[in-house]
Amino acid sequence: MFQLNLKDHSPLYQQIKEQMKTMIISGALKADEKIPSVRELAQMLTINPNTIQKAYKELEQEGFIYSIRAKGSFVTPRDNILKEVRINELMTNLEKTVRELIYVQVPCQQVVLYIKKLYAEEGSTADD
Amino acid sequence: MFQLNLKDHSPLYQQIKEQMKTMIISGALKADEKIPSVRELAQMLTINPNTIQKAYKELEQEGFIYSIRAKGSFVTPRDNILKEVRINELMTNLEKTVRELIYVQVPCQQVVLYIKKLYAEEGSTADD
DNA sequence: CTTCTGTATTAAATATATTAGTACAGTTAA
DNA sequence: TTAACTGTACTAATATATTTAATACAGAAG
Repeated sequence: MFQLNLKDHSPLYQQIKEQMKTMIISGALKADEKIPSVRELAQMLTINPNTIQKAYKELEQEGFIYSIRAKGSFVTPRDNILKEVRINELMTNLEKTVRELIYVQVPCQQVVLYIKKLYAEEGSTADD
Repeated sequence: MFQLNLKDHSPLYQQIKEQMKTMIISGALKADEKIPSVRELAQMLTINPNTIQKAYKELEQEGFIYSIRAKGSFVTPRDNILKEVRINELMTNLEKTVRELIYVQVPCQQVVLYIKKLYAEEGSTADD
């Protein structure tokens, strides 16, 4: 389910966050689905529960999961996500990447076609 | 020229790297232009020269600047940059951002139009 | 020769990340 | 109720990363 790279210089809790986000976004984890408990996942990865807790805490702050005391942590349904702030962040990120793509002279068409391909692949819910 | 955010949790050398890259990509710094020396910039920002050195070292490894011993550090001309690896990184980054944009249901058209706008703004050298 | 440049190194100090252990409150099921 | 699970919080100790400090060397420029 999860793979940690101990050689990587990025913190473990960041790696956990990223992988959880990827699974949510890809649809591998569905709305309101229960994700492993802090202690469970810690045991699976043989790392400290506090590290998982830190990852979950930030995922919750960013709106990707929600936690219910004594019950568990669950995937936030897509429609419940507070989108506006996140969309702004994503667009800023997008701008930065595209400006550098322009700098290294990747043609506009190539970028646009790539994006359309991504939307075609799994964009069946947002293809307006 | 540079602004550091001491409150930010991102390392100073990262902030310097990011700002230098932004200035290069935006064209504020031109090809073969001399950038401030390690000691100069350290004095300007009232931080340690070693921190600047670390930023410059990575910028050089990533191909954005080149350094000549005893002369200074300079902006790598765009055409001399080893692009392939960097383009791969940028496309991976782009994919990740776009997949999340899809997840939060931003329509394809909006993304594409935004990118075309960016290319139109300053893409006069890569508008094929 | 003097002053500037990049580069390198070592040591100390600070900040961040991780582990370890413990505790509390609430849920679930036996 | 009891037992086992959940999230959450906290402190302390350790490990790693970052930053500062102080030097030093080699080459370029005036």
